[in-house]
Amino acid sequence: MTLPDRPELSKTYDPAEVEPRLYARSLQAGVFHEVPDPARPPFIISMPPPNITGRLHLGQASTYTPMDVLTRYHRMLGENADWIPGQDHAAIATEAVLVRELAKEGLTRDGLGREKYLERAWEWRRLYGGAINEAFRGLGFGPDWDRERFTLDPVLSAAVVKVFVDLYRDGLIYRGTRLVNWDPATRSTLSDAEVDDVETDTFLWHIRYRAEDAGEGLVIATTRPETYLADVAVAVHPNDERYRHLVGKNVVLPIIDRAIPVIADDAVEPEFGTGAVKVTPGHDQTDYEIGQRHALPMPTVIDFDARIAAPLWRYDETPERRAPIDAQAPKMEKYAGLERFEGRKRIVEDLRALGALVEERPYRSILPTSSRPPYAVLEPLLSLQWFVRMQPLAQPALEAYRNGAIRFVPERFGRTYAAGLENIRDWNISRQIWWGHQLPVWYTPNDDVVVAADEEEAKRVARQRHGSADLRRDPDTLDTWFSSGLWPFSILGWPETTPEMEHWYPNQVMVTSRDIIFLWVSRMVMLGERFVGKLPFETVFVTPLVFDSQGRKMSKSLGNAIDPMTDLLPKYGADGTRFGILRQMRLESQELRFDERYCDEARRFANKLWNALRYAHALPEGLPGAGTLPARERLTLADKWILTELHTCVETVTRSYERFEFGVAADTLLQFGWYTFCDWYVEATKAPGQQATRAAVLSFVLNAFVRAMHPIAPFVTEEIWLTLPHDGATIVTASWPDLAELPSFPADAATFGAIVEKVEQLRHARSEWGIAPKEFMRVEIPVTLASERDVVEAIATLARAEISTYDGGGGSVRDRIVAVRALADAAKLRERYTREIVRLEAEVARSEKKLANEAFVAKASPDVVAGERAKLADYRAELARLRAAVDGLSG
RNA sequence: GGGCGAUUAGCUCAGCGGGAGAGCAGCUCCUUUACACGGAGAAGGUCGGCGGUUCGAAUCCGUCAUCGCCCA
Repeated sequence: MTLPDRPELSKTYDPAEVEPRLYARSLQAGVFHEVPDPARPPFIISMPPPNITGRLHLGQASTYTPMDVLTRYHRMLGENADWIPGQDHAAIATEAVLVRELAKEGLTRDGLGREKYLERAWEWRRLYGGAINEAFRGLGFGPDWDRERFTLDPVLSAAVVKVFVDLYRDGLIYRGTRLVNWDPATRSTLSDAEVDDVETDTFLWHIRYRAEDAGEGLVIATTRPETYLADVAVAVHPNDERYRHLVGKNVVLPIIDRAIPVIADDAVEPEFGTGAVKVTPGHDQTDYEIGQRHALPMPTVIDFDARIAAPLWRYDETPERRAPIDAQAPKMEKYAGLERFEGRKRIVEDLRALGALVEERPYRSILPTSSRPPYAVLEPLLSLQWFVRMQPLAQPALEAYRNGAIRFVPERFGRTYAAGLENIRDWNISRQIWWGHQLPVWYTPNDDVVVAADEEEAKRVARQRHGSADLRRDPDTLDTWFSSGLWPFSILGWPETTPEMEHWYPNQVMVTSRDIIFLWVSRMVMLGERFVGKLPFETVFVTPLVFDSQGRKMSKSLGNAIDPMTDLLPKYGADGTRFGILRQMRLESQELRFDERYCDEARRFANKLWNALRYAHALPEGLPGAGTLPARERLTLADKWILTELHTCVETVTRSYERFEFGVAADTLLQFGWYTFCDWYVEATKAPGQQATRAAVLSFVLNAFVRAMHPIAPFVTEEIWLTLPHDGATIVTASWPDLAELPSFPADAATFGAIVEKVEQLRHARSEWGIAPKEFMRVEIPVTLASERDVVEAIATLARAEISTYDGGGGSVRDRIVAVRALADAAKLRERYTREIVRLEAEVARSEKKLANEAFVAKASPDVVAGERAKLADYRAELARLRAAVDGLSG
């Protein structure tokens, strides 16, 4: 046990001084590091790996803070708790940063070459990749830094290769030509999840396609006139009477004079535009599906640079079907090489000149746009890529949710998860980016595909099949989410059987935000289930998204983004920032409208507690040893009250952590710490009769309270704890307050509650009558209360009252407390009593009416009826006292 | 179009079947040896509208309105 000397404590608490000092102390002591210990229950959280390019934003602060809280809480419970940190190589984001850097030096990626480029990438990571970890340390996060992982680490890369090879072997990874989301700016594909639909003002162009037999033909409506060069049909709805006569006939594309069929397909909305739409399977998802249903050819006329091109065939297509389209290529030549939007302008002009443009009307359209810098408008185009067949993986993941093996908090996010899995499409995993896991895929000169764990094995296979080891490796890398999908087990050393895997997999909880439930969570479940044979976690806790106080998303462009590092930490410290964020976190709400005032309140709260500590240390009697409580019979009423309140507080906080109700936990701590403890108990200990026990009780309560608050505000709690008598070296590894060791005295606590109520009334009267705070007010108590020393002293101290007695008062102690009265001149008293009488009469009337209602008495629960009767009795008694008091006033 | 949230005091939010609450802002008073980063007190609300269920609705159900998020 440590019993510090009476310390010198500064008058105000200074987070800027305390926090870095205590964080360094924790690192020094190695308290965040754990090894697997089968003797204790495991509690493990995999930190969602932030991008190496990332800088901490408020949304992350609100997602990561609960992880730190949970880990610290479970560590205090004595569990084998570890929080494993790490980073994601973030292929697209890093590539964007690097390309920008290179451009400053007049270099390009391709000019530099793969090897040199990757050297630069690693160099960049070494220099700048740690920014977010710095931010985490600033917020006081205590993950197990010794176990930090990176998605490109050798062990994690080995896991990636194994998963790829196995999925390929099992037929779940295939290579094929599909319509993909092409980002012309980064010259790479993107997954569906990285596509944002952005509303944009554009036009809906109505264009006439004449009939082949010289009839009128029809007018199609389109937002993308430039792709008409790759049209292979016009589609109408099967029930659309306007066009029924044309179905099966041909119409002719203007300018290039190519004939295409009119087909009927359910996918067409008759109300959209003219009800007739051009079908361009090479450049539109819906059209692609129509093209497949109708076995249409699929030419591409926009290339990887987003420029108009002569028809390209990226799809196996017969020469007969290609020929008619290729034959028109010379007529397209004048557009070839134009950037797609420039091409659009030219084509629209030409159509207008030709009289084929019927109408051009303003229209609000949705453009598929990259969610990654530089946020280019994407081009859907056919491309030969690698895919994961998702259906067979999704089925068990869906089953795990349906049979309750995996649960979401709040529950409704399970439906988000399930909906995503039910409508799953194959996942394009190849990226034309260099920074990442290169596909373990090689090609022979005649394009035979060899998938192997490494080059040696690939060569062996090639020799076996072809007698030659002449191979070139696929230059593409894997989608970043492929490696992060393995995160909860690759960081534990999988596929090796490590002690970490044995003890810490599955994880107990995954904490994340809802925008990546489908993108990330479902993939971890699918891959964990398939490769480890166990789901990666039992519970998914979904944190709310953060908005500004007007409910707008925080963004740099709006200028409403809050940077925790520069905007919050310097002002409120890590404790204030964390506490303020958690305070606003409500389980059922899906948004958190961030309001800094909560952080400010938390900062002041820390100062308040600090000063309560100073008060305790300043007591002449000194603080006794840790955990020492006076014998029960020596405890005062106020002592019993605060101990009971502490018991309830710890009970609520414990329950809240268990249920992920961080806002409730923070509320409860603030309420107890400030209002209950500082405003009432500390004041009560200034009564003369309190002195024998107060030091011990103050010390005991503070010690337990700061432990309960430690997971949320690690620094101020540790600083306070260290100056109190305590067991152990650091609060980080101290034990969670044990409810069995926190006594509770409900009856005595209720009596003190009556005192609090009475004192509030007296203060109200004091204020009303203009009695200065300095002056003692005169208070009369029933003579029968005089023997209750604790009560009388508490009232005298808390109300700053001079007590005299009057003859009367029976009943319970609480009744006698109610009968305490303030003394003032008759007029003032009469006014006050009369007002109170009016209020009580209204209450009595309300209550009587309720009880007179037979339906209420018959149908409401007995507890409620009894409660109502008790209230009525109280009102009546109080009313009688007041009436008697008024009668007794002179005049 | 489908799904999910939100709407309570000027602001940010609790409460989610039995007497409308907190913090902040604004108001009044107070430097009493823990704290002015404080204390005490008062004021402020037909709990979005309309129906329904119930003895009883801010709370449950329906509907409308407004705002927001996700999916297509």
